[in-house]
Amino acid sequence: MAAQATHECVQLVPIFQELAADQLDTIESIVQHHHYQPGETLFNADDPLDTLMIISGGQAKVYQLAANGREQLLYLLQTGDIDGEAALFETKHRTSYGEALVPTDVCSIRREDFQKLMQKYPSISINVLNVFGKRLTQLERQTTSTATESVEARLANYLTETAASLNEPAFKLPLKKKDLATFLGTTPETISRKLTRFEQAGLITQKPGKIIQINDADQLLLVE
Amino acid sequence: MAAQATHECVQLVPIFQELAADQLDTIESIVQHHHYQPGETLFNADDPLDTLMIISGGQAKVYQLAANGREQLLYLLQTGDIDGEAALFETKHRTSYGEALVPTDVCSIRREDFQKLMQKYPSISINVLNVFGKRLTQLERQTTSTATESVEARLANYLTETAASLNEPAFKLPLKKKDLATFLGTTPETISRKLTRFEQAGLITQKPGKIIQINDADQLLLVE
DNA sequence: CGCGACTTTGAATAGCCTCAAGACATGTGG
DNA sequence: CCACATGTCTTGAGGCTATTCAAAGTCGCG
Repeated sequence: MAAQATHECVQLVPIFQELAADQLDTIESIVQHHHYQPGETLFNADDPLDTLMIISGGQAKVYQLAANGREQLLYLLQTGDIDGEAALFETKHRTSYGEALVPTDVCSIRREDFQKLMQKYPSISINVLNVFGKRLTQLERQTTSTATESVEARLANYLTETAASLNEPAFKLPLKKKDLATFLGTTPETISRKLTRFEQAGLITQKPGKIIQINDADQLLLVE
Repeated sequence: MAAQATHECVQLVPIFQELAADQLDTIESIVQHHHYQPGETLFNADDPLDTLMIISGGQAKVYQLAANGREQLLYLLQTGDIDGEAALFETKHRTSYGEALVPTDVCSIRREDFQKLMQKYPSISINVLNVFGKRLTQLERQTTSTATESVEARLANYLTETAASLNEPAFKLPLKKKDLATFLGTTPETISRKLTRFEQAGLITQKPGKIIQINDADQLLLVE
């Protein structure tokens, strides 16, 4: 839609840090651009996994389906995030689903091309290792949290973390309650109830448009 | 304890695949050896993360503590597994605890040494990427499973998977029920009760010494 | 054999989910 | 610009699973 800047996606991505402009040109020339509408599918489980995806704009969710059909949100991809790295080297097919939440621009690099790039610019593989490491650490935390803490504690944590990462006490929930529920491993009804309780306790204030204002971050972190 | 073969740990590890014997010698010369008794600590959360650990023998558990103090088992390290990679490149401290379950041998490589190795032998970083990828995929599955499936389904899954990976319908649980419980995100009591139910339903048979025999793997997978 | 750790069993409770209905918002077509 | 349709959110009632606490039983090891 908008005119394409030369390095539109490539320069956004941490894994291509430290590369010179002309090297970015090379990379940009081999990527493919796609655009997705909200609700559109970026990929499905069992799809062949042969491309690395870069979110150059918008927002998408990555989720899995459990045996009983319930959805588990694993990641929320934002501008500059990448997906597909996890199995670029080994696994032959995807294990999760990707879906655009808002109008989203994606550029993708084919597996072989990416592997050539890694050989040519070794700093890329170090950067990819860093991305992996962060993701692992985050996922370990998420696993621990959903398995051992109450829904109330998880929600409280999510709110304070989101506020902290935005550096603002008031923010708009980036997800529908339904998606937030699958992220926290609960249901929309429970989220709704817990938020009401937080508000009654004076910990937060809810405003129209999914705006949440945190009034007492310290107390919120103490919720069990 | 036992006499040390030259490449005792190094040759066990997938990330050093494809290296020649003399290259393995080089690596072996820079690793440090440690031995741990059951219950001994390999590392704690908040420890500085500056070494890559290789399990050259034995078994260890890696777990996190939630805010409420409950334990979540993340990985069970077996001979040949590595730990510490997740943050070798960026994070400055550990986020999990490691503890030997049986007498365990570990060799470790200092961060700087390992980074030099990766520069010298680029195949190592590709191998590390593979290990990361597998771990991510496994952890994604675990997250989905604990968040969306019932304890019964998770336990049934665990049993069939363990049996499948050993290629035997009867096997000894590699963990105490207490640890298995934290792995599956539940309590020892619940595990006990569910196993009894499975047995009553004829799906498994329990024998002394934590031996479980699977009688009907198909039905077990259908448990909701 | 005896101690400590682990496991099993029981009873009561609590937290969360399900189902269902109504309120609200959002976006579409007339 | 309004009316309606669709999807999302809230609120309530009820039920169920899994946890908690407690105590007895079993295993393994010195």
